[in-house]
Amino acid sequence: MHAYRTHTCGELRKRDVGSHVRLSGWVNRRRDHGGLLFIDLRDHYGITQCVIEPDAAAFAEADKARSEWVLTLTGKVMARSDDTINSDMPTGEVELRIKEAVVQSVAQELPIPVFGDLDYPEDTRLKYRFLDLRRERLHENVALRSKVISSIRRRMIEQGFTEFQTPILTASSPEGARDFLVPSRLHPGKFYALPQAPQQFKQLIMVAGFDRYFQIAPCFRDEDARADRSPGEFYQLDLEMSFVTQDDVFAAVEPVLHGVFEEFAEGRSVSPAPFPRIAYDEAMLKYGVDKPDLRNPIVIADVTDVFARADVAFKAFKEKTVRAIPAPGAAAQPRSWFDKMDGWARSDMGAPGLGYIVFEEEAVNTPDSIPAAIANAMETHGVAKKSELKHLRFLRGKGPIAKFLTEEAIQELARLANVKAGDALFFSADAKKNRAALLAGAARTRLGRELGLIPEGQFKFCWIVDFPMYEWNEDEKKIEFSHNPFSMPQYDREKFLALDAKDRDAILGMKAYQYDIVCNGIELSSGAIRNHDPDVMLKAFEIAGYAREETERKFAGMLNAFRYGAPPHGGTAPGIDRIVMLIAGVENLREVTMFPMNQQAQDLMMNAPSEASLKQLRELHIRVVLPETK
RNA sequence: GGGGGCGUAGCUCAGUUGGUUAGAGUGACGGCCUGUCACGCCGUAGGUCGCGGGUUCGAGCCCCGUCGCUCCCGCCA
Repeated sequence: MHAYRTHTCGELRKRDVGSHVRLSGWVNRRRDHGGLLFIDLRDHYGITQCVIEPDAAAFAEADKARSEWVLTLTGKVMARSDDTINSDMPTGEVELRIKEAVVQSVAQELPIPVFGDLDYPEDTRLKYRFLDLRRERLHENVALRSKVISSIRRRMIEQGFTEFQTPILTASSPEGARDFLVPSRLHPGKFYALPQAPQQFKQLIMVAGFDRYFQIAPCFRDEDARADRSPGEFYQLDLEMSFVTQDDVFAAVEPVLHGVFEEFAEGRSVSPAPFPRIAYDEAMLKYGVDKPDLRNPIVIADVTDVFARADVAFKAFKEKTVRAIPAPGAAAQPRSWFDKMDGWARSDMGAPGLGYIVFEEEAVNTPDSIPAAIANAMETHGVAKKSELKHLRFLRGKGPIAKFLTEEAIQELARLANVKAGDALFFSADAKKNRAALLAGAARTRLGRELGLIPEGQFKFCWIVDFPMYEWNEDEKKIEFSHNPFSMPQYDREKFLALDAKDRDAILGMKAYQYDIVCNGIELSSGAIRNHDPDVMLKAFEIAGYAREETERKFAGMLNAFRYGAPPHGGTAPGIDRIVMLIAGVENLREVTMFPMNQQAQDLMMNAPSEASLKQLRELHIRVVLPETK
């Protein structure tokens, strides 16, 4: 018999009754009945109930066992009587009658229990990650992550992609984030950088003629953490393709993502391919964000023109971009609810406030008693002809802002924002178009949640396309790349090369072949058709304020390669951690990462980062200068 | 760098208007119990109330400072 096991703890069934077996695992639970001792033995595969009576030879040894001790138990598989079958356990029809018990390892009193499903403080969980990982939920999430990755890999290979590894110790790559630096021993004063993404390498792989590359790639960025953003390191499904248009990239990625999500959906619905494509400008208008959650039915409307009308006297919204956010069914909410929304806009969003109109249905006895203004408006906007008005009900707008508006304006708002009786309409106004859009977007998200409008059990994907190539940095008064500097501008080559600083409007209005993929409001990746033309690339950087010599020096490897025959190419890089988070249905990526760091970018279990010895520092030609403390 | 929340037993938490010896559940330890599967019952141990200072006759509770964790903004695909 094998020293440790003949079966796993999840394996035994009724068919095994009568056989002599050996199991090894952890004590999940111990139940001492005096005359009878139950030990639930757990391993990666499952749990098996083991039982022993006090007169058995092995009792003394088995009786010592406590939670999370590691035991090897040998004995006979017995069928449970009908009244003792546990139908909640796959192994619940049988149990092991212990004949031999060996303690392989003991456990101290546990800082966090493995058994049970309670929440524990993050730092304790991280310090004792190995215990937390034994717990069912985390154990399954981490196993799920592995299955998802292997599904992705299989699907990519099936589509003709080849996996290559790229260097970890490399040069700084300007993705926009802060680099992790590694000092060089052989080259005093010089540093490697950990890759923020294998961006330049994958483009070089295309220049090298490999056509379709992918990698489950580690990426390193020294930026502050969020619940959905690891500090330091994360993984991307990095991919790149040659001789492709944007649509070709979409057509390659969609079946992979759709397939993976379908495979693990467990009843949840997944957007069918092709996923909707939404232009960046449209997304900013309708959803107030470049990563819209399409499960949220609320669609924002631009109502700037209504408030600009001569007959509308609401000064606070004049000369501003005004966006209207419908709140379906919110008319029934108490005044305090609206005040809370307003308070949220003021405190959390730094907005002057969040005005609103509540739409109610007003009934009248005869068509004649519909106010003339409303009847006129209905006719003007084609709702109903005055002469044909049979409705005895019409929309009446109420609320703090309504009194500044004419009936025509209110009816126009209702039409533009597509609201009905019982709805409310919130307004976001700002002299800056972008800020009005962002507040509207935040309000849309909040209203969707508050009003319970976001359905569970759906994965709604979309592509956001046509991102602007450049944007204006108001603080530094300069033009900069709005996203990825390696994207190909959507602009005629010759005209692009001829651009001049005075063509600011043309530059800021220019789109790029740059796209994001979004699922349920979470940005999974961004990608682009790359700029493979050295002249266009130098010009693109020049527009963003980089001297040609600087660009030549910083991107020497790539620029040089592009001068020896570069295929048109493009790709993208969906985040693995976020994909698994979505599929696992968790809000924090520590729930799907085996050994995550805390928010301060520390590994509490391994004690990283830690101080280096003087010898190490000397070899690396490094001196530590600590910040001054007050 | 900024803002919100939290910090009481190994763990999860309660703790009234500032008032006697800071409680419960769970875990640990001991005892009882032959069918449990969150077993049950009895008992024991376990506390620098994050830390420092202040107000007060008296502080877990109020005030100031500080540290830690977490969530968010900045930053970052």
